[in-house]
Amino acid sequence: MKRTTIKDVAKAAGVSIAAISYALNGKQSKVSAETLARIQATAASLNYIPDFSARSLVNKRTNLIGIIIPETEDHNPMILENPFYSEIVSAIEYELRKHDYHIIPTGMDKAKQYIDLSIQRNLDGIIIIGIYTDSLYEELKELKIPIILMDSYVNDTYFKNIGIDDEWGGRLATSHLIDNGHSRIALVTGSIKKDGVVEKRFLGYKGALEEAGIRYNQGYVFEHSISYEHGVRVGKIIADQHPEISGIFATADMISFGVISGLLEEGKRVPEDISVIGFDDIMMSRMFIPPLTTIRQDITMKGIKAAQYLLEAIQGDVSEDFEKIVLPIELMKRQSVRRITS
Amino acid sequence: MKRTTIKDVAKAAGVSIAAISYALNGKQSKVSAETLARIQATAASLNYIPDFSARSLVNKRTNLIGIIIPETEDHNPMILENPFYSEIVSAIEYELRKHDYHIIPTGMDKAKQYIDLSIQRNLDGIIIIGIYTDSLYEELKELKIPIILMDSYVNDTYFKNIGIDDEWGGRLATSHLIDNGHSRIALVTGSIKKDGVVEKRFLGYKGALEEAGIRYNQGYVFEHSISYEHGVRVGKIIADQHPEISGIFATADMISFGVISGLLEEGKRVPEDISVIGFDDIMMSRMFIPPLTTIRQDITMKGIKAAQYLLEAIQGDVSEDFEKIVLPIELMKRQSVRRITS
DNA sequence: TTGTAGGCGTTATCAC
DNA sequence: GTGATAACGCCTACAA
Repeated sequence: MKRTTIKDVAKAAGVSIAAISYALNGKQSKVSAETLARIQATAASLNYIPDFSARSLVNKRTNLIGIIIPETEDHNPMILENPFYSEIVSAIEYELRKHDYHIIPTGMDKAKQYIDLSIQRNLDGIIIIGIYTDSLYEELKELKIPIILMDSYVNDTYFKNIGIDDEWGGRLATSHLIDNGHSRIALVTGSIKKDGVVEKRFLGYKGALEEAGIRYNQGYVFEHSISYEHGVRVGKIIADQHPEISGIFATADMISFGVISGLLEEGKRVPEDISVIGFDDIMMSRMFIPPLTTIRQDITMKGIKAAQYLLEAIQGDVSEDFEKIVLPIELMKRQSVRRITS
Repeated sequence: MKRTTIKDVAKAAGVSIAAISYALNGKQSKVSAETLARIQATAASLNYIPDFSARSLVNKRTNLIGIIIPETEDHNPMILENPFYSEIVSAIEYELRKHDYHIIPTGMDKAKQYIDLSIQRNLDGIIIIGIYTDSLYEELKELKIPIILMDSYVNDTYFKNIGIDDEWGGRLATSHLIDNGHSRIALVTGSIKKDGVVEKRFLGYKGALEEAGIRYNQGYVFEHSISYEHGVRVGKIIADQHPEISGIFATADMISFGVISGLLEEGKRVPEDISVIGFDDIMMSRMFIPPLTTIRQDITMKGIKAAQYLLEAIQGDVSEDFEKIVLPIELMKRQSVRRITS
């Protein structure tokens, strides 16, 4: 079964291929109402579907958007195992699909590989989640296509930016613990990288402590990876070696789950014995037992906004200047934090 | 910055474009070793990256694979919110990327829309998760490209098939409850559709009961959607109105989480008061508290196998005959089921 | 308003 | 071995 081409439609409708192209691409001022109707009818009856490859060859637009997702810090190449990313990708896909764009999500082993993909496939735009090596950004700029950075504090006017106030979130979380009577507060976190969200959350943690007059204790910072396993490990350590710690701020909900499990394995209960607060409010967080107290960011909204922002940039509706969209966050009080009297 | 084309390379290397194409596409028998080397060198130095659009125009291959993901039964268009799907998509992406293919994952509002996508983008193959209307399969066959059905019992020799023995899984789960002394066993499930995995799991449930001489009680079947919320609802109902029920088989882990929470809200504890067994063994299941006893399928392996199988089909390495790959499953005994003496 | 024709970047078929 | 050249399907000046 050969595909129906524009030629077939032209022949069937008894007009030139140019007319078909005009009619079907909104340039209807160039076609009489009558032929327009006829063309639409025959196109439909022949079930004509344009070939994007051919189209992109001439006008360089593919309606394809790339999404770069970090391979997690433990070198896990399964890009969507982190539910935070799946939620975002889901939202982006949903929004983009409505506008007749499609996504190519991919993890990144080597930066080069991704640059290549972008050129090969003539991507119309890219959404990048997380932070990478500096050189990647330089190469990305060479692409000359709209790019959105999500959850990154890389500051370059070439890129559009979308995120939340992570430092403020870190403060909110820590303060909530403090407000509930806690003063020995551990931080369990993924690796603190320059320009990353984790760094800011960490800063928020320190800021809140300082504000409350609590001395920052480096021994209370457990930095490794954003993973359940790291949480479990630290949960056990705290249960076994730090009876004085009464509150834990985990910089991602996934870590919180691990911490709570690790604690439990050593006989400590949350929130009865120790309070835990997370960050992100992924879907599982409200389903967890106990439902997790956390800093909520509207992950779906973030994805949708990113998609819209990118679309605007592609269509040139947006200035070339640096802009950063900052979405609101919110403290979700659930059941993993308990008030104590010290 | 104009892109480097094959012409540029030809000029720089002082050969024809045909030579470039030969050299770079493995048809090296047609090029002398010397020119081959020169071509490779200049291509690299010019950073030449072929344009897939142009390529696909002539040879109809795009190295693009579509993945169709069900929008969940509660009309949630966020295709990856179900962690089961994210795990699969992740695995597929990972495997395909290794072979220089990319994925376009998408939910499906209307079948037509997806068929169009496939034609527009000249997809090389499609992986379809779940089941859909009969008419979709007919249209899909028209596409004449390799298609893999995952988690479907649609029986058509056109499609390759990959899945598990869901009925057996349902039996395993139910029997495990029975073996632990339970006899009043509820089934909490997504909608039981023809040719779907849920139907088979349901059959397994009935089969196990029958085998054990336990009368099947329709009032114990709570059918709605594969969602946390459905689980919560039913958990409460069982806690409040069915004190006699001691064991629950939920046909998906997501449902189990809900059931356990619902139960807890009404003061019933798992596994002390009621035992719960799930199905799938998504990542969260071992992180849940209590760690969920469930029927494990290797979701990642499933995705990888699907990708490999599809690649084989695309490369014609596989017979045209109907084949079904059935992956193993396993009972994971964790902590949500307790032995009782009745 | 409509049609002709050139070109987008590749690959593949021929001659040479 | 190597190189023109004709497709592939579409868009878009430019002509008619």
